[in-house]
Amino acid sequence: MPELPEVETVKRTLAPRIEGLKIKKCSVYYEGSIKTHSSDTFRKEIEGAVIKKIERRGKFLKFFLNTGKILLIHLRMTGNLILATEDDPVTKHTHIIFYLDGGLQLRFIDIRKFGTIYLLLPEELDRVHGYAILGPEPLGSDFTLEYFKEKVKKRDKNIKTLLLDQDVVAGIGNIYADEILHAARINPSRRARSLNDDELKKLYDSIKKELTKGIANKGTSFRNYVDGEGSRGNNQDFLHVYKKEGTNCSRCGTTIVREKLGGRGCRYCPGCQK
DNA sequence: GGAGTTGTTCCGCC
DNA sequence: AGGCGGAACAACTC
Repeated sequence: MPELPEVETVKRTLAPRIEGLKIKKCSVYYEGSIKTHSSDTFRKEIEGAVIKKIERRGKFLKFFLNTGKILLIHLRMTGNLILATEDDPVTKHTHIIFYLDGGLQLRFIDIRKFGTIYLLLPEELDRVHGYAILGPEPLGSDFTLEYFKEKVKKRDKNIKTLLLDQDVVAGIGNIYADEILHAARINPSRRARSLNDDELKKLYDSIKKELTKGIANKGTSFRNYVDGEGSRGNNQDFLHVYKKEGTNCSRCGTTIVREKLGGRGCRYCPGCQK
């Protein structure tokens, strides 16, 4: 489940290896991943382009090409971007291979085929709904406590589901939402509007803290996630609630529970998250 | 082998 | 009008 820390780690592992390299050739094995072009027109447009720079926005990766276009990629649940060489066997679920200078390959691998790829001009980015609605970067200067308070106080849904709304703040997914709420000692079912200023401050700080920790630990690897080098992250060893149901809370000793909230799994401590 | 897994979008409802 | 909640998608694991 690549969320902000995982996507940031992919960016950090890919950038020094492939910025400045040319895409000499491109093979598409599953056309459905590409949302803006047929595989033929996609190949024609991208072959010969040089990858100038890679950036992350929310859970999106942006590859700036010297053609003026941007390759926009969202990994959704099981997408991976992994560097390889021709000696590495092509694994199942490999949908696109970008052949780069020096025999290097960038492979887009996605078990569940939910990942999406767009090739767009900068001014066309907002045609992608999920990109256009993105709220501020949680680790950027636009994400202020004032903004967060204002946004949350207007909403009536449970705070866990609100943290997953990409228009409130970009990049939080199910794992970090649960961890953030535990760190802030807030019950996931609390109505957003019901949080007081102290709780909102604690929540705001916890968003930054947990995401920063996730990046420092190179992301959370439970099932499919690996970085651009194919390496697993370490953050799964430092979680307090996610996938911890049935164990004792590290803070108060109460048994961590798992419930369904907003249609997905939600883990929390009924002892210290009020 | 049916349920569980989740990021996003869509749709009906209030 | 617009937010909320739930369904749908997909393919694999357990």
